[in-house]
Amino acid sequence: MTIEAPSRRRAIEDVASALFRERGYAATSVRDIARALDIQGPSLYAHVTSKEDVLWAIVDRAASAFEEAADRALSAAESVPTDAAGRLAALVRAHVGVIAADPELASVFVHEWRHLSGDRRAAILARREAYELRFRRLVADGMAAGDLTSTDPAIAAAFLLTALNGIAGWYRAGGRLSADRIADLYADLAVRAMTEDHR
Amino acid sequence: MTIEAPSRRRAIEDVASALFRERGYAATSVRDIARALDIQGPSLYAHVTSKEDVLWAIVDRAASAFEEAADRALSAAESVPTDAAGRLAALVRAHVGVIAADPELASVFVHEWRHLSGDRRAAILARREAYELRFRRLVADGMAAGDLTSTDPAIAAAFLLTALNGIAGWYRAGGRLSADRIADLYADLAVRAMTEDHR
DNA sequence: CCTACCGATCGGTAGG
DNA sequence: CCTACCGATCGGTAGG
Repeated sequence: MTIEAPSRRRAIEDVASALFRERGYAATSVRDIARALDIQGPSLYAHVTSKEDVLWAIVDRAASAFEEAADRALSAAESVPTDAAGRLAALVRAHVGVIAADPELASVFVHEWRHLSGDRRAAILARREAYELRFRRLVADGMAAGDLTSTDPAIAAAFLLTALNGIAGWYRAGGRLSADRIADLYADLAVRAMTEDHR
Repeated sequence: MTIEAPSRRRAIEDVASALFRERGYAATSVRDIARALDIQGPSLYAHVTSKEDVLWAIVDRAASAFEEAADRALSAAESVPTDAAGRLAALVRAHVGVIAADPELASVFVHEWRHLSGDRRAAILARREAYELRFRRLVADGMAAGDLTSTDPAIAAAFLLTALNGIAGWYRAGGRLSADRIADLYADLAVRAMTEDHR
């Protein structure tokens, strides 16, 4: 079947994600990736054009996953009028869901994008900033509406997003807590950090 | 004067911290470090025994700085009886203070310790876990005393600590917000995340 | 702190 | 997907 070629490419990216997460991009050699696939180093180049291409494919796919999950979460929250705390909880749950669905992919997105060069690096930096802006804007809007506690929106967004991204460093499927449970706990922590229930 | 040698060693570590933070340990060559000091690559070995030794010196010093700051903060909070929220705020401020005092050092501690090998890696991992345990215990004790909102202590500690460590990635002296201001904002976010003021 | 140099490994190409 | 191989660079040593 013709699903062979694309699935092979995907297998390379999966193996590379795991290695990049564990050792970092720079400390992972092309031969390391090949060895994990039981092929010779140069054979990898039948499927990819460069080591950085593999990193790009991973980072680009992860960025899209985060963007699409956030789109879905925020537009779902819009269809039923939701306050800022509810929108924040939805955004947090979406973000945690993407990490839990593929922690290797997410971890490489979070930590290894700096090893991209030129236009790709600039492009992914812009997308990271746009993504963080969603958090910042949600927080700023919620503050303006009186739904969220007044604080510095940029600081709050950085606080929340780095807390969430930390999950990519330790999450493993089949651990003590399910992905849903972790998402709930993180959503509660995030909402509490941004609200005060005086009264 | 005999302060020359130690200060040279420290200059190497400072330059290396900045490069390791910016590019990562594996992507920084010994010659990169030497170039930043305007000497030849092999000349570095008059002052250090290996590249990993430099990483170790940085990581070890950072770990001590975090440990000592936490010791001071928690024992100060003990001398005047303080509730869990107050102790958490003190611990957060101490942690943020260490990062702001030397963000390069802190960033290398947070991100590059994995490149240590053998006993050093094991030792620093144990110290990292002991440090995280302080957060977890503070949270668990505060929950038991009814001062903090009930949640999963391990998750809460991971949430808080990764949020704080994120500062090491972006903080720069002379930025929009002072270190004290950032410490205050983060302490507020952390305490709010762990408390509910119902009533 | 320098020059000269080492073996090992790197990402990647040629040519099947 | 393989073998044979490339130039470049790596961390580090010798010997001043």
